[in-house]
Amino acid sequence: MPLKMRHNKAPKPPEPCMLTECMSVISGAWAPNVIWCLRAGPRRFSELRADIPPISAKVLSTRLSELEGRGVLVRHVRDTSPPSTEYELTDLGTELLPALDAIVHVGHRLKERQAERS
Amino acid sequence: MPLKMRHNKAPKPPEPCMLTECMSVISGAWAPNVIWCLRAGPRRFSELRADIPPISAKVLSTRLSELEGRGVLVRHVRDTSPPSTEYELTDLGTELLPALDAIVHVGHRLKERQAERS
DNA sequence: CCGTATCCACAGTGATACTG
DNA sequence: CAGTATCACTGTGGATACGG
Repeated sequence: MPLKMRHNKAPKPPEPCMLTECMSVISGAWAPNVIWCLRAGPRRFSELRADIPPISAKVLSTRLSELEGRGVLVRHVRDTSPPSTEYELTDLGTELLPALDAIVHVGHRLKERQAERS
Repeated sequence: MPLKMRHNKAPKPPEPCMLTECMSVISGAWAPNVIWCLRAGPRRFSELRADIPPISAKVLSTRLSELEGRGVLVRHVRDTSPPSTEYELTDLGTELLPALDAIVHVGHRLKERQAERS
């Protein structure tokens, strides 16, 4: 049986934790990718899997569920003969796109700069 | 390049992996906080520890080292009688600030919206 | 004051297989 | 097609103690 060594838990949530909490809207493996792949409009489960080859069904499912719970995207179930589901960014989810783009842009330039130095 | 290439896994790194790689500039616990705390100018090790109470010395040290390696910040060692070190954002590191701010802003509004629904 | 060293619990991920 | 169930593994972070 696992021995629980409970120590002091942060009694007060200071500002840094607030930032961390807000950043968690894009937390989890492939979360930014999922958001990014929805930038052009609604997309189905299997399409997202194809968009992001390395992702497993389990992780994609988990991530979509989390992002839906956070209000970043919405799920539309179409009750057709072959079951079909569509995921779409909400208005606030869409607002994350420029931010992700900015980070990626800086990331590119950092890599270029590192390549120069080597 | 005389070195042999490895073919163990992913035959070619598709676009989604590129995005993930770029996003990794802000990866690691408290990394966004560290960047954020440097927004107003240089800051010392112990100051950063005080800014972000829950962070441990080990993690702060690791994170600063990683961020320096990525070119996000620079380290200045002052050889004074009490040893002193200052960390400062580079120009590219500074460019991350608006992006972090945007994400945090959306995060806030997502939380507000969730509060309304409950 | 500014870190590094060591240990370890655990969340998170990935692979595989299975179901409605 | 669109997911869940199970399980094994490992990176990461936290605590603590020590060193330059």
